[in-house]
Amino acid sequence: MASVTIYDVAAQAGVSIKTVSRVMNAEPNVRAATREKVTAAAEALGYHPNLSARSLAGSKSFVIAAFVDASLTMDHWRSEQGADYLSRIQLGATGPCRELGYHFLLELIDHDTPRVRQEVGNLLAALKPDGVLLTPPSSDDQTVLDLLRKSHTPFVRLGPERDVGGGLRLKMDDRAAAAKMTEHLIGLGHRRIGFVLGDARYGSSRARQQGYVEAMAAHGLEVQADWIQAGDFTFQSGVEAARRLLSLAARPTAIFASNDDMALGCLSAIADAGLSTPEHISVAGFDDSSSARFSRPQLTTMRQPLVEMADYATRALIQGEVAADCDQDAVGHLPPSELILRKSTAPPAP
Amino acid sequence: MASVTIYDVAAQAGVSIKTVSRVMNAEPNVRAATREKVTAAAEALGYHPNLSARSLAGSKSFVIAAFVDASLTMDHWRSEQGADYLSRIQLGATGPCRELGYHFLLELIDHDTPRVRQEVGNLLAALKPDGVLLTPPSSDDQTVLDLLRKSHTPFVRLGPERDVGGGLRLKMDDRAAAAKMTEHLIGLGHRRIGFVLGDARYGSSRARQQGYVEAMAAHGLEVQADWIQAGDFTFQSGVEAARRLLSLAARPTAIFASNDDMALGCLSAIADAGLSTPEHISVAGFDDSSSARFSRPQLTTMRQPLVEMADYATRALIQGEVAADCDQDAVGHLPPSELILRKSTAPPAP
DNA sequence: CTGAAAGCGCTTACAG
DNA sequence: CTGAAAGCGCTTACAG
Repeated sequence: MASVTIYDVAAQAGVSIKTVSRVMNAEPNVRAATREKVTAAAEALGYHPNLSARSLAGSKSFVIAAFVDASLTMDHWRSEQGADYLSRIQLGATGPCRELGYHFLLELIDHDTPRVRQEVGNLLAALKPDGVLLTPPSSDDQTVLDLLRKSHTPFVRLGPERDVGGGLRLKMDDRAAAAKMTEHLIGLGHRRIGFVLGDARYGSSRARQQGYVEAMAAHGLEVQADWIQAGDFTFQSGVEAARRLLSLAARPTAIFASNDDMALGCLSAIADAGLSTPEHISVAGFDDSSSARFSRPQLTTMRQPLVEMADYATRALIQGEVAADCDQDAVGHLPPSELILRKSTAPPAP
Repeated sequence: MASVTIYDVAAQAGVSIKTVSRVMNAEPNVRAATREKVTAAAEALGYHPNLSARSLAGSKSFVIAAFVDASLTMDHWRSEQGADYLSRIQLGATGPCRELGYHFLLELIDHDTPRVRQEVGNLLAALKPDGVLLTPPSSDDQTVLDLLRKSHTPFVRLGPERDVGGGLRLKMDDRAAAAKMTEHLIGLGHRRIGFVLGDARYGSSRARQQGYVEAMAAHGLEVQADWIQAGDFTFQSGVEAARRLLSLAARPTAIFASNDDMALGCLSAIADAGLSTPEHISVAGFDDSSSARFSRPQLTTMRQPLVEMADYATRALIQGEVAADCDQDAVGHLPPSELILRKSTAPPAP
């Protein structure tokens, strides 16, 4: 059977298609009696508006798209590791979409290839999404940002590295989160706490260091210069930073690494030195990457409110709160990062 | 700037919009020179066809949708467990979609609620997908199957329980897979191999048992009646079946459970009995659920070719190989299930 | 090999 | 409060 259209409903209800349209879109200026007639006709006929027609005629597509990196995502899916980030974004975005009658479309983008421009240009023109969610590294891809602005598509950048480039930027409060973790260690009784810096090119590295320093100061604890060791977010840099920390005359009783990979490196260096975690030395990470749950010991770490971020972003996009030429930060609306207590932190040995 | 349309390209190339349409769709009957003029104009203008217009005017929507259970999926995403299945489906479906210019849409369905009919009816009418991928339990939901047939939407049922209901059915070869696992155990030197049945209401339970029995017979091994113990796919039923097996006069040296949950139950019962796996007794599971990787010891199990299944199904759908009124099985085209060797199986103690 | 006309199923902008 | 007309950007079916 051919599909039921707005004409069928109009005929059945004895009104014009415009009135049916009004009722279906819950627009005002329809008498209650008319509204009921139309609703009944639509129900009886099993009418559901065609999305393509709505999109083509109107100004909304009822589509929210998320751009994610193709090779990264496929690797995660294939290896069944690291897919947590995306799962949480999907969870956060799907909720508001279903609730508000939108469709959520996950699109894989080939960053760093010549075809990004073609690919993204095509997506934007073909889909005309009402809003786009950008995840790293899309959040900082200049080509993508340009295309988004040129097509006047509202967009939200999740965890952007750079503050330029426009869009609504949703980023965790690294400083507050690092302070919270530092306070956890202090609360456990640690006084000599080492810190492993992240890659200096990232703003989040500095923010995390700042949080550590401020929390220490807030508790009247002096930070010695050699407690802060350079790192670059890799496992190996964590190993090396930990070795330097372990060789200090007054060895720290705890190490706070700016991300989980480096924390895992610390764990490894500590074991190599014949010490154990958390008995001899506590280790804390940052990110709650999936490896953090399966290390030995399991890693105490900080977790971003990703579901809430995606939920907030999607709602803002759907409700038209993100102007196409928007250029601002939004952190205040988000819950703080969560301290995930696991086995790698404990009170210092007496 | 307003978007570039087919009219802009036609004007620039000095042809009619019909010719532009032909070129964009790679249709025949266009002179090479004309084709080039159009391509050049499209390129220069940055033209990308609008999906809604294509879908509305034509017979294809360029959308492939997958239906998954809403609460199940959201639980998996939230808990970050059990999401592997969906990740692999997404991986398998996304590949062909991107390759062939389609969009893959994941839609969450509220099975077992009164709103399924409304929800699915709306999805089908609004999206008019060119094909739908059904995952369990959608694969066996009568309401969904009815709606799909009524709307003449081609669909593939992944891992269906029942063979009635139409569609193209893609199911692993449980019998062959169980035989393969049994042969792995025999190859290790086991002769007394216990088997834990799954829920008898599922066809796969019988098929797995059959595979086990046949493999034993093929190697001249007699199966004693009390080696086969009932179970219902739950952890607890695995515990109980293992207890019965352990109390046998001539205890089996290996247990093959029809799914991972029951295998995990066996592991637990074996440990409770003061025995260890695989030293005293080997345990094999089935499914490669995510828990199988994190148990102690890690579980040897069988893994379905899910990525390949989704890839095959999506291609079949896109290439129009699945008629709307299709009603058939497709197993022959799939690679066999994979034996995942981990730590729970080893040669029997001498 | 190419094109003019009609129409897909809606919303927009306007009139009453 | 309701409706007639136009048009969104394409493909279909047909003509030449």
